[in-house]
Amino acid sequence: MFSKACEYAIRATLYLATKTGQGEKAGLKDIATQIDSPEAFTAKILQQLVKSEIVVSVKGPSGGFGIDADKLNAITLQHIVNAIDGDAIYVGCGLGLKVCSEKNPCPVHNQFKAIREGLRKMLETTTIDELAKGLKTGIAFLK
Amino acid sequence: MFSKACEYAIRATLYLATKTGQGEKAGLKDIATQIDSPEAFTAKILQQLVKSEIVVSVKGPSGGFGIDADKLNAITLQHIVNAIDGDAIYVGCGLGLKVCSEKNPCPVHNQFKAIREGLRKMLETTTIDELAKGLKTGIAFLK
DNA sequence: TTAATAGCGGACATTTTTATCCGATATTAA
DNA sequence: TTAATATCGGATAAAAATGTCCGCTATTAA
Repeated sequence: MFSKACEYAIRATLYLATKTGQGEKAGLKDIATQIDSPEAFTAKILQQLVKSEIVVSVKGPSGGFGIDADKLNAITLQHIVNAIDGDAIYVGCGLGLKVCSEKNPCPVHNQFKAIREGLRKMLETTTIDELAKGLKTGIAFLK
Repeated sequence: MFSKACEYAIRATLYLATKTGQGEKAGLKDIATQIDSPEAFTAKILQQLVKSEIVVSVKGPSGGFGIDADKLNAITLQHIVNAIDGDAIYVGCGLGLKVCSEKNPCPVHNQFKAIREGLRKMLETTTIDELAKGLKTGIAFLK
């Protein structure tokens, strides 16, 4: 469904969300260990999330990555997916046609529309704050 | 959503479906031109579809690819997707976790379940026969 | 001020996906 | 039987995604 990079991004953000109630930070090594991802690759992805202003970073000793407390309930899955994979998922034709629209639909256009719309709505309405709660209460797990 | 290979497979099968009412065949060159795909790559994909018994092939002059008339309304999108991409789409965790289930769900498990289920149902219930009708009547287009 | 720490950024390596090439094989028609 | 045609199958190549390495810079604490 998503790229590996995007999966790591969601996992990293969720982990940070559980750490970032009291302004705590998590270092790269810690994050990669906790979400079971390749460290160097995860660093690249975190940099993208920093540029997209989803997470913040602090250099030097006792530095690391974190999420601003006031942003916690504003960040949705859509923000993360869009930052890493762009809008490729719910834009463009399901059959890869360059021209495909309501006026000029591919054979599967209508079949895909409903699925896409459901996906879009889910990504836009699911906040990481909400998902992180499941982690904190031990209902869901990151590895 | 799907791999390029899978997109070509669906397009090729749909094109063949429009040609295969009266046992007509279409050659590789014709198919690649009509669905606007790379010829050699399309050949590989057609071979996979032959092995999966979705299309049939005949060698030699006046040979080509076709679909058995009695199979036309039995082939669903799911058959094609499964033949090319396997079951990766609606199997496995949305966050790429090795262990993720009802008992041990990842944070997005339930959010993804509904989307996946919708996709699965759509792929399983949509026949190429039905889609090909739209092509024949000029409602939908392959390029 | 200095040494240690941790993120930044660019180059490089690996793997997977996408795509091409070409000889071999089977089939048909003359 | 021969020549032309069209798929088959293996090797190879290009592109994209995934992943690594290493020196640089900023920051903190001693």
